[in-house]
Amino acid sequence: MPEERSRTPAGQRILAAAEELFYERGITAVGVDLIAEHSGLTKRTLYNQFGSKDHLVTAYLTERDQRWRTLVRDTVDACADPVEAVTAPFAALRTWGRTNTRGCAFVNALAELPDPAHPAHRVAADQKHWLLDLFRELATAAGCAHPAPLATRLLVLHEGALATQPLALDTLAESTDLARGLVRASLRTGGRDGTRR
Amino acid sequence: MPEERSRTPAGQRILAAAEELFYERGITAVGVDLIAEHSGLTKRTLYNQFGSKDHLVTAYLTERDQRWRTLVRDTVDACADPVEAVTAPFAALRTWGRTNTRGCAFVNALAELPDPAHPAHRVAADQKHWLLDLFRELATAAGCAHPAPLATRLLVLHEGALATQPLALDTLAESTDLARGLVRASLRTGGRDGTRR
DNA sequence: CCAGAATTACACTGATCTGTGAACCACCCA
DNA sequence: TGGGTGGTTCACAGATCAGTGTAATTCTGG
Repeated sequence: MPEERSRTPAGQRILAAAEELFYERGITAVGVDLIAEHSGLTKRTLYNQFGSKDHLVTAYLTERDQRWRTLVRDTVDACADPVEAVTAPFAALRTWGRTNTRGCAFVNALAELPDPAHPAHRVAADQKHWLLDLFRELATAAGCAHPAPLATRLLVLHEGALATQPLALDTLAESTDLARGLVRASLRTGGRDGTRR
Repeated sequence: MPEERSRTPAGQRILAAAEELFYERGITAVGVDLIAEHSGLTKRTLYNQFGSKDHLVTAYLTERDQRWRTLVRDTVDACADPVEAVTAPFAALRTWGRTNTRGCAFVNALAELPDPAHPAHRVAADQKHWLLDLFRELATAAGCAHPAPLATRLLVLHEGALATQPLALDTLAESTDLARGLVRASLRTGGRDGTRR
């Protein structure tokens, strides 16, 4: 299994086809033959590049994770106001959701791969913790005195908006608004507003 | 495919085994042979009772939906205070989550069955809309003047708590608290607090 | 032009999957 | 006693799946 640095153009095309198919149709429902056909490459090349379907799945999730983190980072960095930056991941979610209407790829992946030893679990868990940490950092930078509980609540709102996305209610707008309200309240009262204990 | 009224004891045992296996290991990952083996019955009986795996999957989701709705209804009915009743589904989620640690079965099912024509999609969508309607009714009963946006927000919190459940942060406590705060604020200001437009 | 790497073509294995056919058996009720 | 229903047994069809072996071919950099 070659590292991503040594990934061939053919390997990239295969990975691109796998990303689309895995996300749109589900991992177990998509066979390696289908991926090869969609990429215009050969199944043999797929195995030369990725070694196994499991490794391809892991590469798919890792690649997707990187793309998503880049989008979030860029959206955050584009915010001049540090208070607005705290809710920037929700703005990123609006962009992201335009082309990703089948919910969270990592939640979906965990649904299909229940084995906790599968590398997909690490990728998924890492992603959620990365976002949680990001929320905490942003809240701290915005001047919130107690960023941890705020970050947890923002994560809940974020995942809730993602999970309800296929319902076609405008839950993203509601959760974004709610998130902004939480941040404002947290700043007004030094971060103790509405928190337990 | 017999109706559920005419379901045989053997059919019920098969359905019970299917529920556990489908939820714990995923739908596509579990074959009919495994279900038959776990139930102590025969694959032939499975097909005599349910006709196909798709029908069994639909029965699984329907049965699960009914169990969950019953729990939520009972928890709501046990609340004397109509204000407390609005957040009763969150209390139900605490009970539910003790034995269901693999997230929402319907979100997981949709991840594995991307075909919108599959009956599982109707069951899943109906469930979320049922909860949304329930939130709205409870908010109205509690005296909230604008229950619709509150209901949407409570749904987001509920789904967020469900989705982040596998992360083992205590997001349920946070979302419950947040939900209570939303309800209180909504009553104080006649339901216009923090809502857009 | 050449060497080595990447890719192709294609046949194949072995496992697993959903679903079926048909005979047989056990129980219950009339 | 005799059906009828529900369950079993077991072999099997047909499809699909992940993954491999091998030889031929194309691409690319020196």
